[in-house]
Amino acid sequence: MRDIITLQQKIAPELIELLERRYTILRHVSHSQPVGRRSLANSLKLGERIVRTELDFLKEQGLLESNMSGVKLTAEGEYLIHQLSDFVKHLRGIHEMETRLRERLGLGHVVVVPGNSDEDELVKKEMGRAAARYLLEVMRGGSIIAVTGGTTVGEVANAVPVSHYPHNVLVVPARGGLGEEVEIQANTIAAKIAKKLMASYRLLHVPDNIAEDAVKSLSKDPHIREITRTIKSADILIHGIGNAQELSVSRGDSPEETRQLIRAGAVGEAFGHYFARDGTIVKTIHSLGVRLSDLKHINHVIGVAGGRRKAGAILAVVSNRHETVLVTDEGAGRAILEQMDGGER
Amino acid sequence: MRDIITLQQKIAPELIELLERRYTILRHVSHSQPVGRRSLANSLKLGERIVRTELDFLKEQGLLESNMSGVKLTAEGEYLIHQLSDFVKHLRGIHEMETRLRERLGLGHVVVVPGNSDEDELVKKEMGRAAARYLLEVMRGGSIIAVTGGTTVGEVANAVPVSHYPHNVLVVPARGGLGEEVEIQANTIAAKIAKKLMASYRLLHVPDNIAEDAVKSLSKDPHIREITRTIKSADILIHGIGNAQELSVSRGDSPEETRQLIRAGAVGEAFGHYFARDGTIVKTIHSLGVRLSDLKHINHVIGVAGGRRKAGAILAVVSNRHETVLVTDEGAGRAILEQMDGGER
DNA sequence: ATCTGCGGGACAAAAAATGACCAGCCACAG
DNA sequence: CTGTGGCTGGTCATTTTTTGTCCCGCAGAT
Repeated sequence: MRDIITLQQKIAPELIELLERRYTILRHVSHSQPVGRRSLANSLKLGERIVRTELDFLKEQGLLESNMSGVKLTAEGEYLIHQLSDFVKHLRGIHEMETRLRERLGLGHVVVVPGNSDEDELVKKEMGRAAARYLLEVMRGGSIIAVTGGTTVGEVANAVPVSHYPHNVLVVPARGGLGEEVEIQANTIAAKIAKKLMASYRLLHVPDNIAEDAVKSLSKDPHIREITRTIKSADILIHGIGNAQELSVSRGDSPEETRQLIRAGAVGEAFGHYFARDGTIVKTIHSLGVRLSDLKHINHVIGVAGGRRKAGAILAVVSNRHETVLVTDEGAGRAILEQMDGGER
Repeated sequence: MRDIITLQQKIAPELIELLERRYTILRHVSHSQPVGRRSLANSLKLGERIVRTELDFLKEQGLLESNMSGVKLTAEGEYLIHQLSDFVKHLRGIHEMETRLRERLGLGHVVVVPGNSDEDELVKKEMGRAAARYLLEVMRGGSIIAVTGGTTVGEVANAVPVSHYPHNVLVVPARGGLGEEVEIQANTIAAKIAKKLMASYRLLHVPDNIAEDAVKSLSKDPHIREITRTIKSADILIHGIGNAQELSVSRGDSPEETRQLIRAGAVGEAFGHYFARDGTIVKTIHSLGVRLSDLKHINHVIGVAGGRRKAGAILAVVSNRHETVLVTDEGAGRAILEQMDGGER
């Protein structure tokens, strides 16, 4: 398998480019079907005409069909795209990358999707898909699933397939609310996942950036006590990973606070904890919800994050060794490996 | 493996064309290196310029290098061409064809090389290579190798690699001399193989088309008696397969004799025997050397022949069920399977 | 009714592939 | 020693393919 790919890359490199291009097109179509050639060309950053040529070809091959509202995958195309994605993973050596990451980071499982979410918005959706697939796999009857906020975890919610029969699980937000956008609140995401699974959910109506004494007074509320206890007994946690600086800003810290945090070595952030490059905790936001000490009771701690920009943050967070699963993308994965190699020398 | 090929054919069909074209070029170069682009273009029946473009590309990739006398394979190209040939076999479904032929003809082993020797002279060389490789594999110390004449078996001799240490084997002609061309006489071929292997050889100075009473008188010669006995104790036989009609003519039969032979059902010829479609013997040339009855004592009976034209002859000969190995080409293989399917209905 | 985004047609410009030469070089045969 | 033939590499006009752009009529949404 490996050799046949290197063989082809040696003897016909133009063609593998073509193949990847067509795969990208199929993938884009699959995500936003039905879609017109112009908007496709736009998001692919390719000329309209060239997209058109490829589209015609793919129609010819029976992988796409077009009606008046745009082009969409046929059943055959739907089937093919799965095979293709695996093949592209081979092409780019992503399977190798997954095992290297798994071994060097000491994780139980690593999924890397092709592409770089910094450059291509769809890659994030692809990560969401992968994470959702993994979630469905490990989820059991009676599971309690805790989720954080963030755009990436939001995509996980989008990717969870709508179920036509009820799942006996409970979805809860892992932490309180943060920022303004309702779409990426932990509460919203938890609810969305639960609805798709026809499962139940609880909400935690507490801001995440909250003063310590306020936490204490809130904890006395019996409602909040109960939901907090539920959250801490989760067996699955899906969380995003953020850059320390960006998260500090969006938490509303003053520039001085942020600077101090960074100076203290904070690189990554996850569920209210700031991590340094070596995985140690720099700062903890003492809000309600999941804390680091709870993680060891959670069977599946699933980190979802991608993009070259976030490589450092991801590396910091997973170095804490509480993660079991990482879902990321090619851009981040490559950068992480580079940083580890650089750091060793 | 199969699916990844169908996948590629679906998503990038031009890939396989390009790949085959480049493979053909490499193969041609490998056979007649060093070679110039013009003669290449000529034998490939492609424009000079297009050959040039491909050649430049292959040089770029480090598979070819050119000095003043022409272009030739680099070590890397040499290595790659083997992988490629296997890959092309997969592409054309030749591996499947081999097993189907093996099963339906009841043979021990079948090798099919890509192409059709009717159209491309090089395919014959390729068969020679394959047969030579097989020979080296089954040959043991003390082996006696009998070979017939013919251009195809001649290519086997050409393809046997020159050895730098002596092999303890004996090469003998399986039958007497036939026709004029010295290059394709059994004697010549036997000697050539032996020399390349640094082995010993014996010659049989007897014409193959000889009257029966002459055979008897010749048999009394002690020299000839001994070499004949040696030949009959061979454990490996490599023989060509010919069309009955063509062979009858080149044996010098009168038109009437030939017509009679064909009317009697003769289709194929091998080592002095004419075979009908169902494998039965139509006529035997009672010369000296290997006869059909000797074959059951020979471990490896290797038939080498290719080209669509010869499909019928090959089918007739191997239907006799004395063969153990068949080396042929894609054109003949396909035609044989077609004829068998046609004959069954 | 208007507006937007769709497929499909059309066409010129740009780029690439191709065919056809020529010059200079080297090896080899006579 | 010289002519001959085959080789590479350069060049250029021509053909073919690819690409960028615009327009049109249409269907569904607003």
